[in-house]
Amino acid sequence: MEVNKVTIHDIARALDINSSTVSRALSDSPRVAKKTKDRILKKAQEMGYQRNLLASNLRKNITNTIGVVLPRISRHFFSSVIQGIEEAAYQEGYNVMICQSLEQYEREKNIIETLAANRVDGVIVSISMETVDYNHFECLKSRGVPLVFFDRHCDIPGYNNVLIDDFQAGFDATQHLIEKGCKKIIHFSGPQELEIYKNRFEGYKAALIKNDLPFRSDYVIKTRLNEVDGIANTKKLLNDKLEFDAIFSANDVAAIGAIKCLNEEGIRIPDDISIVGFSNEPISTVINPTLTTINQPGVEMGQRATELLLKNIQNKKAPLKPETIILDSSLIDRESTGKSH
Amino acid sequence: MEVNKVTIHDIARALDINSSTVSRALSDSPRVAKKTKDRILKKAQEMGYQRNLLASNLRKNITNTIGVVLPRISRHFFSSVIQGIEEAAYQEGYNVMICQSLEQYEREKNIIETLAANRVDGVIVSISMETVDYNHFECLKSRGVPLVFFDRHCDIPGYNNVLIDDFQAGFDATQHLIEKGCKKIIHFSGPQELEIYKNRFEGYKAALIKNDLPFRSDYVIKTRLNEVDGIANTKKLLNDKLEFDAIFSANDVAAIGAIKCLNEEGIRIPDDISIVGFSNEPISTVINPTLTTINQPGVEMGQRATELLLKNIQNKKAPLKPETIILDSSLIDRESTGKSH
DNA sequence: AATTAAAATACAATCGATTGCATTTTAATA
DNA sequence: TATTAAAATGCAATCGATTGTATTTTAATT
Repeated sequence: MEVNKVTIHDIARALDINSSTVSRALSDSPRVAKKTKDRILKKAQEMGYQRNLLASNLRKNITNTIGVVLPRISRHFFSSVIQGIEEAAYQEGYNVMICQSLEQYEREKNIIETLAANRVDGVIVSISMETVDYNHFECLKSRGVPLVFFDRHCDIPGYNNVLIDDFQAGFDATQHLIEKGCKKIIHFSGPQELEIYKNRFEGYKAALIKNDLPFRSDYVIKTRLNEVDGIANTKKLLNDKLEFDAIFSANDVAAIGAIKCLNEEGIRIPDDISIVGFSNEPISTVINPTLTTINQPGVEMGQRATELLLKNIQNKKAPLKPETIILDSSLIDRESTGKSH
Repeated sequence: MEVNKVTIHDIARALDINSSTVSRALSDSPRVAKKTKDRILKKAQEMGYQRNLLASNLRKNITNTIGVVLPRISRHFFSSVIQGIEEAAYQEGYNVMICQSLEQYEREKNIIETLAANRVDGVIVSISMETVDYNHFECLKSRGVPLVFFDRHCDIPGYNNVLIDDFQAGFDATQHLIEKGCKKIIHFSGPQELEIYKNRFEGYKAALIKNDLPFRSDYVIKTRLNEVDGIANTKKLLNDKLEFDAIFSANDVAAIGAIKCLNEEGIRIPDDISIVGFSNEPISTVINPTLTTINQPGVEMGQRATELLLKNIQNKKAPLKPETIILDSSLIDRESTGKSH
């Protein structure tokens, strides 16, 4: 099998012209006569020419590619963010490289370095649960590669962010439970190194205090918020005979775990225990009972993050001031918090 | 803000040696003395050197990257395939570029061309529902870029495939319904241009025939198998007063739609109507009733596809014969086909 | 100390496309 | 037809790393 390796030089030779003219013709430069352009395009087609973007990007020092790093693509929230990113990026002629950290710091670090080495023009990130420092972003910063965080951002200033108000959302979720008559509200939280979990937790606390309910630290359970964590936490609560009438989980997955466990144990939701999740995963509309949760505008988040990133990419000479965009989130009231107690 | 742009030449100049030695030192070549290597590595670190993979890849004519093109990453089946691909690829030092066609032919075509232009070493594909020809893979074939299809493959010979036996799976699903006493089985099918849907359909047909049940073409409904399709199809069946006691859907999503619709209408599952889906999406364990479905070994499929691809990449000089690997699938019996009628 | 093989380093071409500047060709004007 | 500006094309350096070959240095041997 012979392998096709046609370059602009081959085309140039075939037409007995200079390769610079071929290059210009192929990028539709006005500096090439229409007639020549046609000849070149025709010959390129005929010879099966395929532009080598490695060479082009190397020379131009631009890849028209943005990197996306997030915990896992299978989470609906993240895949809807990706949708938003791709929409906004393709519209502007950018390609998107999607990478998942799988919640591992080491992987995240590797990915960032690979993206940097591949000279992406900018990067959009939602950090992993293991990430506690931000040194691995240095390789981007030092090369002036724009960076935008979404959702799982970092707390140090100097970065661009697209977020929701997690404090408010945590507050709303808890307030909702309180209004339904719940008084002993468990909170499933995530790693406190992540701002989002800290803020959701603070919102929870604030709502308790505002309603003159006691805050008890043994009501707060910090895990990685997997489904198995949700199940195990709930089981432990029941075994420990800790009295509670509600759970506010900082994500849907752990909330689903709780529901499965409670269903298993024959405990009625929401009659005995009410539950609120976070993120509005599709599964929350299907589980029995359906899950009250906080909706995050994933697609919009992706779009806004991309717009912000592209703005920074395009103003690279005169770096912009870091920006933080806060989007609206809202509580979706479903069966898991159905009736007042 | 000054931008870091250190090259091997800068390092070479700083140490008053030749850049070729720097290059060799950085890739740990035995041709450089240990002492020199140490000096170079130290200086590289100190100057914040970051290898430019564009240049490296251009020169080496290898990117150590494989492209993955599939309909959508949010489907659990596909994201588990990705997991398998990444595991197998990273193990061998390859990077993975994930791209979603969103079931659109045009996007698929663009993606393939971009991957080709970016000189990926190989590509793994599951085609979109709109794909009816394979000319857009020519740009890979002509350059000798290895290609492996999984799940949604193409019927023309000369390609590598990793599949399940869709005919058998379709047969099993239908046979299962028949054994549960169902006699009037609707089949939700997808575009017949895709082998998988054709084969699942043929399996369905074969099971009917084997059991002396009549095949009726008005029992077969061909759509894109979205959830809304599932709902609309089911509603139409009910409106048309077509008698049926089971549905075999060629994917879970449409089956979920059917369940939602039937639940809505107060029709009991599985008492009145039994349902079998396809792919074992996580949601199928959560819906009420839980959904009987065909499990596809996603992770393994990804691994095997990657192994096959890498084998082809590594034997590029002496092209291998196209290979088709068939993996086992199995029916998972859940509530939606619970009792015999 | 001379010889020689081996080890270390340097030189220079190369990957394929882009682009500023120089040169040639074309067409318009006097 | 000569002049000149504009249009088209050509030349050659460049992006940053790699690599085959040549040269120099080192160390081992006699």
